[in-house]
Amino acid sequence: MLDIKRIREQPDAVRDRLAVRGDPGLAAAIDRALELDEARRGLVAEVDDMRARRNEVSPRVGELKREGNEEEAQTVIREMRELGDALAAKEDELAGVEDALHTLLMEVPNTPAEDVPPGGEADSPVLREWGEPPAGDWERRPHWELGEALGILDLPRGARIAGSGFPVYKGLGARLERGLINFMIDLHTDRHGYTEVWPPLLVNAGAARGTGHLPKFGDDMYHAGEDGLYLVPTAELPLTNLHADEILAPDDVPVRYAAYTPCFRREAGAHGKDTRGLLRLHQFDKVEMMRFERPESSDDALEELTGHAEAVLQALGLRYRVLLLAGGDLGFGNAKTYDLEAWAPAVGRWLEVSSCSTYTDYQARRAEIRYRPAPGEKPEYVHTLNGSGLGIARTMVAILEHYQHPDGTVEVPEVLRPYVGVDRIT
RNA sequence: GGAGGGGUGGCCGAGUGGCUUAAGGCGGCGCCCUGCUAAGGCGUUUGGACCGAAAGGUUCUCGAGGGUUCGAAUCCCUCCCCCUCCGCCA
Repeated sequence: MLDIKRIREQPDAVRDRLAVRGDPGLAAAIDRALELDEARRGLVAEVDDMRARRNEVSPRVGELKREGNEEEAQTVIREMRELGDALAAKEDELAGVEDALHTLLMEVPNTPAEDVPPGGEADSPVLREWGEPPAGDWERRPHWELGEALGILDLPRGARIAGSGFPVYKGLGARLERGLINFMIDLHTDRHGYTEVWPPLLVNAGAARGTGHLPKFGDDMYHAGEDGLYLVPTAELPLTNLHADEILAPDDVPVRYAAYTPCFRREAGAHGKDTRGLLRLHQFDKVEMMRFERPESSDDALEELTGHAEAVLQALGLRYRVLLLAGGDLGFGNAKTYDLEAWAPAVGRWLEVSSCSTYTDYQARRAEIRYRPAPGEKPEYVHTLNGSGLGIARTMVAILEHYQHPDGTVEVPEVLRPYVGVDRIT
């Protein structure tokens, strides 16, 4: 969440940055937050004064009783009882205001970074492109057709078991999925300096609030209601909360984690176009990178993190482009996001295979993740960053469509061959 | 799932209603003493909120949340977590 002190001290700057998101309601939310904050501070002063009075006078009762002065003790008790009633009323009032302010702030998104342009999808600039479309002007088969023909993908049976959006990989398809996961994890841990983590796949509501998935986006997650748990839509939830309510020692920052997890997304209402094959799923695999950084190094860390995701695409030899997301497309907690899109030549589309973002201190404030800059100094909030490295399903799509041959076979990218065990899927 | 025992500061640990602004110890930091070191002495050491230019002041924080009381680490209720045993189980 946003820092109320920052809203108080620079309300116009906060409003201006939020305006980039294109939601006119946000300016009003800031105004409301300022009102609530002012009311809160007034009430805090009153409540503290009354508590100070009680702390000063109440111990007197004990002294009077020890002295045997029961009558005087009763007088003080009566006075304190009145004060206590008045205090309780003020405390309730204060709790109500604090609650309202907190609820409001939990629903205000992060402020976009200075270089994030306003507008929607069409306004997200393409920063760079890498690779070439595959050679040959024959007609490529879309991955779902090819996958079925090769016996490596079985969508109808997945639908029968769970529903549409729950794919079944078989034979070399399953092996390719597993190979991609292992290749990516190995690259990030061996070459990019991330520590591998194998986290829980269900998280509680507190963890979901910490990342910003609750309260606003509960409907996008699968919910195990009886136990109050949510199936992770991304490893971001468990990884970010790994250090919730902690103060990291000076030497412990930065922290880098990489994790493979399945991801579960309901995304109600997302049916319709662009959902064929593996393009949009309820369950897919992803390797995620996560970083806890000092504020002064978080900008550089975002560039580096994005480079680590690009390294996967380059190693796989897949054509891709990098977009800077415009304000209207930016995720709720994000200050800045680069999307990596791989080219899928058969469906003729760029597919988002990675989203690399900085949350600045937004998640850290919600999840209470701090660090001590130097021994003896006051704790500060870390900056959290995460990025896919990569989403496996759409990477699979790009591979099947990019590396297919006219005879219906698929060449295995060289770096994956040790993992898959064959050069070609036939 | 059942039974029992626990959760106190960076760590250990005392504390069953006021004299606790949480004893004592360990560790950390600072200073003193000592030609070095050891030992010793003194002080300091959770995090947040509010007021203040600052110095400083007030307040909250003993797993979490409610309650009782003039007053709660302490009494009551609910929940969470840890340990032991039993049951079930890959």
